[in-house]
Amino acid sequence: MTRRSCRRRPEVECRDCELFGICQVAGLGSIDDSLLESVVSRRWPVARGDKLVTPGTPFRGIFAVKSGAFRTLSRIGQRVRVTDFHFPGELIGLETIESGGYIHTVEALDDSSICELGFSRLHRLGPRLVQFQEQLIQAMSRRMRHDQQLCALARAQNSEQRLAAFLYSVATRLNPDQRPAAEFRLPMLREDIADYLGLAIETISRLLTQFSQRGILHLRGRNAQIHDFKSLRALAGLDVLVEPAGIEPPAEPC
Amino acid sequence: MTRRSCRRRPEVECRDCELFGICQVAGLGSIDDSLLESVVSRRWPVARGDKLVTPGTPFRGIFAVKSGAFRTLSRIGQRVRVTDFHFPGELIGLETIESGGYIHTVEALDDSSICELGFSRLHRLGPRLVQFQEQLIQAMSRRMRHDQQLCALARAQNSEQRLAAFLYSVATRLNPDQRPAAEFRLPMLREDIADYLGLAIETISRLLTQFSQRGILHLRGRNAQIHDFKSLRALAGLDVLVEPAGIEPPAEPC
DNA sequence: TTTCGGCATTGATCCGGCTCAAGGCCCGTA
DNA sequence: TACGGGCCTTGAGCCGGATCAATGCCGAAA
Repeated sequence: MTRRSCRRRPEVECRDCELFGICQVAGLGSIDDSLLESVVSRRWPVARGDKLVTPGTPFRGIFAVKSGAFRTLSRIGQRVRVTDFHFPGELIGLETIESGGYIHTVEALDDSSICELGFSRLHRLGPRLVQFQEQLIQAMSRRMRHDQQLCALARAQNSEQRLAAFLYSVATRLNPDQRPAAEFRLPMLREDIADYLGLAIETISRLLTQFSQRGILHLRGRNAQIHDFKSLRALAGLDVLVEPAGIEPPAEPC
Repeated sequence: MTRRSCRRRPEVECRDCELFGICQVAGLGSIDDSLLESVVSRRWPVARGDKLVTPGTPFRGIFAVKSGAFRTLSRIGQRVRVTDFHFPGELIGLETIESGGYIHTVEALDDSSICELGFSRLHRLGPRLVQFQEQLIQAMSRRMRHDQQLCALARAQNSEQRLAAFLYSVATRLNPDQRPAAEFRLPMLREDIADYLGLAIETISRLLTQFSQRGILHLRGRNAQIHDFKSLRALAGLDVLVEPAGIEPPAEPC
């Protein structure tokens, strides 16, 4: 075979996709399927290595990952770095709605498939536009909270905590039921992880063997098995005790 | 005087506030001012040290900073850290719209004032709701892009670049015209900066004196003067050359 | 004025993670 | 079966930034 095999990957169910609420508004599953079709382009394949958008690509709409995985590459100063990953069910392009054009590259890590929600066709929703916007606002808000958590973790912690948090996050996001999967396949290179976390690739490698020796997880190539969720959560600093949330007596307002 | 002085700080103009588009929709400046008043609570004072929200505060609406400054404290693992700052014109609470309750603390760094946009009263906007939501989506998208850039910088760079990027960002955000101010007052402690950037307070201090010696900027207490914007931008890795954006020939889709 | 407490600076030392360098593994190809 | 290349792992040494400790500065209160 001169080309790599193009095995089909399982696609995320519509109900596990962040576009679901949006699709519902547009008539998914109802008699009104034609309306949905006119707004959402469904299940479009993207080959591994293909770029979904590059700097300068005009904004036409947002994407939802149906299967596979993507990475976002951004220019930070003089270097290009991995700044994000996108897994099935997640939306791509939310940060570009306002500006009108992409400033980064989004590239498929595997053979993948996506849906596209065209913003120029939104007027076809007519009176349902309000509900659509509501759903979009919810999705954006959820995403902002998630990004903030990841960002804080990446910024704050040492290499061990960062990697543990990353692995826990990926295990969760790769699983349709939103609980961390015990076994999954890492779609990205060690280099991507290192770049994303701001660590050296050697550090990633050493930590992984160390985690393995401690019986927390096992990586054989890209296949990951998590053996001890509790320890992984603890390492990642995710086991949060209830905070008393000490409220001091407020000073008098001016 | 037994209490600290309560000098009035200049408030950001409505047209420089992220709520502006939203307020316009709600009738700002039109005959319809009563509609605006029924949705937006205007110019509410918050004393230095007061907490706007704490973990558990239910979501009622978003806030816009009119004057002063705020910091967000989040529990990351076992520690509480500074995860965000909010300056005049910026919105607070976008990441909480979806979840219904705050998980962090937002605290005034100075005597400040805010507007609140109550979400329970939005129905009063009637047919203008679509435009309101459009404005909100734009604001959220803008904010996501901004957050992603800050996050990437914080994650990726060494201490010098991080601090330079931070100072450049603050200088820009504290200036109503969105260009970096040559002279401004840092409203937060060195400790807050260190915490936010994931660095030690001593490192911040050393870098600041170093920047000063190099003639890039001068800090006397909290008063900052930037002398060399070009160098600061360069240090921060913000001088981006145009990227050829090499698009490889895409592999055949499956 | 002195004292005090909070914040900032500066110095000395140590360690986590980067860099450089050398293998090792696995898969695709001949 | 052997070869080659991409990717990953492991080791040795070094350096940036953390930590510990001491001092300096400044505004508030007595």
